[in-house]
Amino acid sequence: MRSARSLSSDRPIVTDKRAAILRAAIRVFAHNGYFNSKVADIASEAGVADGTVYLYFKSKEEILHSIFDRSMEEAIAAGRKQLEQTNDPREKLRSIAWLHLERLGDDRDLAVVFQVELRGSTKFMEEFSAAGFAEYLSLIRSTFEEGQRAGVFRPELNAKVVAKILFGALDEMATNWILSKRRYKLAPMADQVLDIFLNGVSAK
Amino acid sequence: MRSARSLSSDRPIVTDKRAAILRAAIRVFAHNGYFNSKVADIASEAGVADGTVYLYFKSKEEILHSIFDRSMEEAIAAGRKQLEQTNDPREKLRSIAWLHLERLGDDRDLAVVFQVELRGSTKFMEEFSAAGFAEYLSLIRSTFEEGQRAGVFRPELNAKVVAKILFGALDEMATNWILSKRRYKLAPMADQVLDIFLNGVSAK
DNA sequence: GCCAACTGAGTGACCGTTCATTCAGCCGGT
DNA sequence: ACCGGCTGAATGAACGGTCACTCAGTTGGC
Repeated sequence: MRSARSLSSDRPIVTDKRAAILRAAIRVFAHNGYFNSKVADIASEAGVADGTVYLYFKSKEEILHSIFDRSMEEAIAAGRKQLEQTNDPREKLRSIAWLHLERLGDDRDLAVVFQVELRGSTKFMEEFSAAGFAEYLSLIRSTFEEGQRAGVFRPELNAKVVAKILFGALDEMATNWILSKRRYKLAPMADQVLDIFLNGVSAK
Repeated sequence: MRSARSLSSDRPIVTDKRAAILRAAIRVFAHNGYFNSKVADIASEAGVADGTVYLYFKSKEEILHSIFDRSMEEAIAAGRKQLEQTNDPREKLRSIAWLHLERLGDDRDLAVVFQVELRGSTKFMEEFSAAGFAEYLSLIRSTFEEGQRAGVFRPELNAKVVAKILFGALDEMATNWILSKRRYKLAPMADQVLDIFLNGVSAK
């Protein structure tokens, strides 16, 4: 028979393996922590040899970066898309919050990597702060400012601080959810957070 | 001369060296991250030999635990004391928040360890969650419940969630402060957080 | 002298990374 | 249809550096 993947050539099995290694890494990092995870563990979880990992990634650290980059990219793209669905700033913030928690709630392993492993060193924090994270915060901020201009939110509030507050609250929901044994749905917590938050920032 | 510390015996020089090693560890962990810090670095920062560290701590991990335990103990004690100063639940929460940020803002290295290093693995997270952290959260929660009973706060809110929101917001202020190059005072941020928070949770 | 506190060189395990080797599949010649 | 040669993806054993921890020995106060 003709080659298994007839269309979409250029890098045949490559993409599959790369993705497999990333998935495996997320699982392994989530279970053992980044520093306690061996490259050999990732390889075996992915069903490839140790050396193969280095055909796709320069180093163990690059794997972690790739996880972050890819996920953050997706998250921001999804966020921007949601924002086009409505003009009401309050609903926009609700979308962001809901999406944020849905994303993490759908993939516990990824959530652990994001909430725990990616914070394990100032080095990572600074790098990933510089990268997509700042962009994410400013997505929240500019939505809030939009609402201020529209007279929906209290004009005297500092939008940067407000964005951090909302983010911090959502972040804590996610972290707590990970650590809790009880299984509850994460995403609906967004509404409880927003209830208080919107009540706190809305112009009366 | 008679021993430098005449009273309070039971572990003579012990306390001095132990404290010195802990201080050194906080500094070293804050600068390099827990996993990149060598026990030898801590020892030399503390001005003792490698082996001496093991006279006071069972392992490198125990050092991190001790940092957490001691700091958390102090923080909670200070918190409880503050709470006796007033009866107004709103003021109580303000005290807690202010104290929280003051404590971290006064010691950047300790703040880094708390905001970054202690979160670097689910293992630590779970342990230290079980320990003082849960107690801290419930300090916030019960203060809030008190306010609910007094009719100051909206009665329909889930106190547990509310506590997480306040904590999360403060936590994010602290993390952001660490990562920012600009030097601003951390503690006053408490008022901005509380403005929004109290406005959001107060019964009208 | 004695003992507790302290020292720091040594050790053994561990693990990220490398690279010589294998081998499945393709190609071009017959 | 067959085959010999070639390619490069994949392998996994081995390497080399790093550190947490140990312990035989030293120090200094009494």
